[in-house]
Amino acid sequence: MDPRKPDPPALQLARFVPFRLNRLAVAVSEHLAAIYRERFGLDIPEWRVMATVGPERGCTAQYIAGSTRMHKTRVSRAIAHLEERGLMTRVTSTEDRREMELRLTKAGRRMYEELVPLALERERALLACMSKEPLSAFLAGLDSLETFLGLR
Amino acid sequence: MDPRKPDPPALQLARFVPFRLNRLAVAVSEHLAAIYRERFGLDIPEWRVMATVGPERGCTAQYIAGSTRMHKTRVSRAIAHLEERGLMTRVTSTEDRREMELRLTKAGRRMYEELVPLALERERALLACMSKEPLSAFLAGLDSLETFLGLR
DNA sequence: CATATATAGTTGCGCACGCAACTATTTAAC
DNA sequence: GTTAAATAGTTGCGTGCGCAACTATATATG
Repeated sequence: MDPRKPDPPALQLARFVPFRLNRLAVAVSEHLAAIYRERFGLDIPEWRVMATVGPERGCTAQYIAGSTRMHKTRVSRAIAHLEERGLMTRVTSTEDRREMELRLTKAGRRMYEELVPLALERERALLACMSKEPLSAFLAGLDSLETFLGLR
Repeated sequence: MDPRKPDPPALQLARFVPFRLNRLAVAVSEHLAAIYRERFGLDIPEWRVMATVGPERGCTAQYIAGSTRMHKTRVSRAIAHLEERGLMTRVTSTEDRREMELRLTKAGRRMYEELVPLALERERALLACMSKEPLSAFLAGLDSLETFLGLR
């Protein structure tokens, strides 16, 4: 026993669910971000933008901000980087000239097609630490919390 | 149907567990941080330091960094703020003069005693969106993931 | 049609963060 | 005992973030 280890306090951070969720999310993000960053030179906002726009249809920055819950400035900057790198195009909408229609370029789609299977495989590997039924139960809990917090 | 809503891509971010965990953690943190910030003027690193040191024994910055998984510079700055505000003392250890023994001051303990019940109540309110058994199952999944990622 | 209000997106600014480098101290090697 | 390596903690610096303010466009009101 480390003599400097404090007595169990009234609140143990390691048992406190908000803290645990945050720590878990950081660990999982870092695990994934390694792919985005090292192999594709993307950061998390950029990856989210690409994943949201997807391979097919155009969408707006507003839509991305809403569905990822990122701040609109973060979305704006991520889009700017992706456009500079030639991965995405930004075209003023003819219907509403305040909006920009976003699409992946050919290069962007190539990256997307390569990236998505890797991301899904990492998710699969992570969740493989649970067998089928506990996993379903865990995901159900996730659903409940998201609904409770109005995240969907 | 919003005509600008993109087709379901190969990967739907809203179903991607790493993204969901991150979004959930942010939402829960913001929910809690409102107490820390508005009522006590603490940010999250400061709160974690206070919660880890706890009301009784001294501990070191190193210990806090290890158990909260915060970067040591983040811990260092949080401690500096808490000391400036008179909530915590920092005394060079006699055994190892590189280390600092950290303790809450009387004012720090008062704040801690007031803050902890509020934090636990918020946790309870959050988890009350599930009944007993689903909650156990969810927490078991959390355990599995933490173990898998070496978080404990 | 004119004015007010709302919305899409960008930008300036201050701030918190992590990295790398640093100081001070302790421990290990010979 | 001296030198080298390791550890505790702090600080300078570059970066990414959110807020608030801004531009530009669209919509609602009279």
